[in-house]
Amino acid sequence: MPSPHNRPRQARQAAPGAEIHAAGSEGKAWRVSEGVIRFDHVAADGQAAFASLAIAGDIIGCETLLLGCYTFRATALTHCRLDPWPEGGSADNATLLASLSRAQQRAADLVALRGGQASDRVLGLIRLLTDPNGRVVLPTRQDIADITALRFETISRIVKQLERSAVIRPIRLDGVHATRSFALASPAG
Amino acid sequence: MPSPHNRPRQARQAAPGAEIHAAGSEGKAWRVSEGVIRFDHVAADGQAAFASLAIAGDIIGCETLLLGCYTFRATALTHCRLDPWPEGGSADNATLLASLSRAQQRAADLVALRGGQASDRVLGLIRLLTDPNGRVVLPTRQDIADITALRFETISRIVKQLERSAVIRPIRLDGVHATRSFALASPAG
DNA sequence: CGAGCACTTGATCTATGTCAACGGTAGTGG
DNA sequence: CCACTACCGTTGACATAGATCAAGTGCTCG
Repeated sequence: MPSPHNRPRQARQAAPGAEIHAAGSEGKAWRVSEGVIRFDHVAADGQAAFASLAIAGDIIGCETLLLGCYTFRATALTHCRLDPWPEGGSADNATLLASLSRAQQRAADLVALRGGQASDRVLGLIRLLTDPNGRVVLPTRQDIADITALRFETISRIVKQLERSAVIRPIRLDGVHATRSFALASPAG
Repeated sequence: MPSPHNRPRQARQAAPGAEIHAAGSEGKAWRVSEGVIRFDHVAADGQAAFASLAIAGDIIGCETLLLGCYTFRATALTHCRLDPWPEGGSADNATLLASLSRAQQRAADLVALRGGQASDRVLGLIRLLTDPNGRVVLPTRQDIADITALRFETISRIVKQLERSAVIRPIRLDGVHATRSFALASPAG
């Protein structure tokens, strides 16, 4: 077994639907290098409410550096890859500031996904999740519904409508449900 | 005149409705010691969209430490007092982490204010803004509407209803509109 | 005294929620 | 291979919370 001090912690993978960490559990911070993660606030009575979202590039679990344990439950919405963070040593000031700016930007994005016309919200989320090549792997209809504060039937209707109006085009990706991988027609708004 | 190095920068005040800083303008970071601040994302065409909220205790404008200028427009919703931040010298690691945790918590709060029953959202915001003595100074109906993604007529009806059902009780505070200062009946619902 | 703004309230409309039925696919076990 | 179950997604019919439109009040400021 290699000695711990000269080898970084292993990267982690998570399958869609898998819990990455529980609320209140101990652990470290990670950088999301691939996939989409949902955070839920878990109340004392066990009720879970959607709280936030992390996508590729985001840092998750920063609060463990301060508190030692995670504030929210984290669940993988698509296949995820996580790298230990910070890479070796401790986080420097500039990196933390960058995380903070990014977190505020993400919060504003989330807020925008929960107001206005239903179809705009869903499209907003799709844009947020689309990679630079114009491809998206969507979460389940139910997860999209939780994020946008709509109902899964409404999401289903809207996604189908976007498909029919050729805003998105279904594509076939290995290992993903056929109803969840799309190419986005209009690259930018 | 005292020398600058042994005196902090002056605290700032802002009246309700006043712009604290414009999006993209240069400036520093502040700690909100009193009041409520609204952030708006300002698009290229001048369209403003509600983005986030800061209340007493929050740090605003952290991103200036990294970018030099503000990302969002900030507007005072109630009378605000701001202290320069960090107090003397530069921000340390632990303080930044605390800001980050707080920002994430605030984001989750905001998300919660934009989903579910209209009356619960308004009550949620009222609770968020209530001070430890059970008093609130509310923003205008229109600002509450922007925050909760509802319409001001709906807010008006809900606030009146909360008043009629004695969940909140109007109180008279100097220098505040009579329709905006309340005492909250149930301290922790 | 008039203008402007914030708020209230009523009447009506509609986007989305709700309920219900059904289809496809993956997994499991015979 | 089939039978069975468990999800997830789709679609229709209908209900309703909240939006929209409209009118009017009261306050503050000049």
